[in-house]
Amino acid sequence: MEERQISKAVIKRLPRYYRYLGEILDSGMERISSGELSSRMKVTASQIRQDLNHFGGFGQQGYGYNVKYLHDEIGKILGIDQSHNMVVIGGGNMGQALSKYASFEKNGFKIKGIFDVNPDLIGKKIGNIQIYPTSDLREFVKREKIEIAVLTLPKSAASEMADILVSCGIKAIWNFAHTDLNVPKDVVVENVHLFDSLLRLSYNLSSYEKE
Amino acid sequence: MEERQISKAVIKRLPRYYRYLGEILDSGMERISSGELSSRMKVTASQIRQDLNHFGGFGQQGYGYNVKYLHDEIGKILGIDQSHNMVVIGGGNMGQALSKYASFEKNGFKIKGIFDVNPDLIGKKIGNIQIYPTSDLREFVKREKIEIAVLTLPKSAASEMADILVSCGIKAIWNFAHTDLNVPKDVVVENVHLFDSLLRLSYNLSSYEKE
DNA sequence: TAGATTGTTAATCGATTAACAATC
DNA sequence: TAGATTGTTAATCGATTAACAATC
Repeated sequence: MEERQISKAVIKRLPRYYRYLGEILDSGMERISSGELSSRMKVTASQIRQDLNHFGGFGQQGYGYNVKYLHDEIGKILGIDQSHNMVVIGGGNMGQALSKYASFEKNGFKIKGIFDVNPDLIGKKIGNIQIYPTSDLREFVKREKIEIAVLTLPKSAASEMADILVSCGIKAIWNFAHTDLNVPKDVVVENVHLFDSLLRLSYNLSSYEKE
Repeated sequence: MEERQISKAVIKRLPRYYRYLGEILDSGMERISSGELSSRMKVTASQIRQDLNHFGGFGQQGYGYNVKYLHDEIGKILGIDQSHNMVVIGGGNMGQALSKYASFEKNGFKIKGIFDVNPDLIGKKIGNIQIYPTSDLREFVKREKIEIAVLTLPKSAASEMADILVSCGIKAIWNFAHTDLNVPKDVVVENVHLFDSLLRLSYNLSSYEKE
């Protein structure tokens, strides 16, 4: 059923299509052509059609795309039609901030618990999510059917924790730690690397200033 | 002085080089070859040499690269040798979490103030950073020589605020809002788009599961 | 000097764009 | 039917990798 190896570049663009289609849907539009979408998103119409056709023909000649249908289909491709259970590892600032994000839950990404080693944090609640001791992690992952771990530990602790997460049967790590992780290839890692992002901003800022 | 238009793909990799070189430097290594670095970073040696040579010859035939020198030079390219003043727009969870990140400050990215419209937040301090009313923004940006705004508002308020930031003379926006911004082309925007990242993770998770 | 490794040119590969026949 | 717009093939462009002469 799975179409053969879609390139990273295509995958990278899918969430953005999903986001724009969601907005267009909210605005009440029923259909849209690749040309119209291309001018809104500032990509070529050709690229949009190529990208979508990796997953099947969602449009209709002479008509374009039905916005709701296309939005739903891309949602399915992205796996947003199922719900996903998550834990947050690290009850610090970032861990707490992510735990309070309502929009994840709304889209089926459910944070079931927060884990930390700090005794001062254990037992506290962030919103309605409890902070547990890391020692409970293994059993919790199994019991609550956790697929995704959100890793918000400092660099020094992150690699070791990644190994533990893998051994607990975690299927994907959303990595906010400032380091790359080494995991078996059947475990998905999505890196955020905020500081890398800030450095790219800084580069662009500096190179403009030089002109 | 500015070398001509370096591709986005190269820029994207620079912070990662910087990060690895920092770690290698900390480990006490003095020199490294592109081959050794390539095996650590899992990219080709050829790519490393190509990338670096966009900015000049930092190595030496038969020797390799001096770790400290290369680290410093990439730091300069990324603009990390200068300090940058920032404000955080939005005193919510993400705004507060980012304000508490010590590593930004340590690398010359200084958060001078947080801005919010919520009267309950104004006057509070996050760490030692004060929350100010948005009405003070314009004057503050000028007085404190703010270059970078970290935008952590909800989608609905983000675009309007981006316009205000531009009109205040902000040079770069680090955008955490779940929407794309429209700004003049001399204003740098670096998008974080956490939800897009989570959707990519979800895609990879789902596509593995189907196999 | 001989060995190692860069800097750089050339070859390959993949991704984007253009073009157009198919078709609603 | 005529017009619009897709799906898809072909052409172009750019990025990655390979190769090797230059040189430390």
